[in-house]
Amino acid sequence: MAGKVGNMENEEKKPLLAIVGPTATGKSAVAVELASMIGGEVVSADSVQVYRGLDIGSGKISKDEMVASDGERIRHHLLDVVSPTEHYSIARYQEEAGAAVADIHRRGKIPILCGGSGLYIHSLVNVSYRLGKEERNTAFRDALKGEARKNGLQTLYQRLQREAPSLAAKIHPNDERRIIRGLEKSEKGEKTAAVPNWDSPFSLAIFGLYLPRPALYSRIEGRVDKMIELGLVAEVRRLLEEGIVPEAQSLTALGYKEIIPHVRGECDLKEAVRTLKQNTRHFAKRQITWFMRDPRIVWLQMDRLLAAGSGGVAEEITRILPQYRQEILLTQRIL
RNA sequence: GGCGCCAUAGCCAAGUGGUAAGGCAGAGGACUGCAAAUCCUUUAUUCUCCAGUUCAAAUCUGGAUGGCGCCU
Repeated sequence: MAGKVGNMENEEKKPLLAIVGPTATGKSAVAVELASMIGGEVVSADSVQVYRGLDIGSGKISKDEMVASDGERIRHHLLDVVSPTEHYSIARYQEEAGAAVADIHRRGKIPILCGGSGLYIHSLVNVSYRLGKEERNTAFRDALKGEARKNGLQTLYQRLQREAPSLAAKIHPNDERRIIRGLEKSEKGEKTAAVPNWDSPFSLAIFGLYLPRPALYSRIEGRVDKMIELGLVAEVRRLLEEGIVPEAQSLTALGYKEIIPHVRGECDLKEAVRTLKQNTRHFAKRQITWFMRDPRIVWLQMDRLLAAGSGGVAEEITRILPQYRQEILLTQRIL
């Protein structure tokens, strides 16, 4: 009986595809082509593209690029959903992207999650990430930050060790942000960490776009140069003129925090571009580490496929999809 | 041509007789409510080369080579 229920659940799982990978591998274009081939809509999984007005620096897809090669315009969700003055969070993302996915399913289409924010993807795609409704407590965090500055971080860490040892055990004593979050959790009575697993509420297929490091790095450089050409500096200047403070969450993003000093005349453009490229390489590295951990991801060799264009990549995905979906179901049982 | 200064990792360097700091870059990793954020690990059997002094030399001496500066 129990087994039967489990099976039924599996039958009922709705499909969800995801295109992931480090920045500058061409995810957006692949997602658009794939969407038009299988009747999908794109759900962005990007922590910066949610912001209105952060277009060039975030690498946001343009209206023109949303049109597939067969002429179909692909609908995109979770772009431009907040003002750059606001604070966005994974909890909000989980709620809003979850609603978008449900809406797409309701209309009989297939959601294609596309983006490079690994945590956002996990929050949507893994059952163990269900987050409740909880406001972040800025005052509490600020108080702890002040305390850390005054008495040293160790004091906070020791407090966490006392209050929630199993949480503390997973956090490095230098990681202020996580120590504070740990104390915040502990305050709410959450004394133990969630056990991570790869179970998904969806019938899931995740594709990772892979490029060898040298090729990836040269694409990153090209991409940054392109952003400058498209007017990234003017975009940053405009945001600052609109009164967005440089400390805003939106402007601490890659592409903004590096250009701000140049806009303020604190460094020349060359210098700004150099650090932006470097920071982007570091970021790509972190993304790779993050995604490599996920055993469900099927990696596509982009250097080989790119010769055929993003359409070629999308075709490859549709070709291997049927076989892969079964593998996914198996993997879920094993883990 | 003469005199002076310098030579340590891919880069910036500390070290002035006792067995090669640190930072950046590079590489690897972590990550469950800021994630394009935050954090961790790691990199010179050897100090331009050769000879000498010494129990012991990146450190002292002589020479070679290269660089920089000044003078003719």
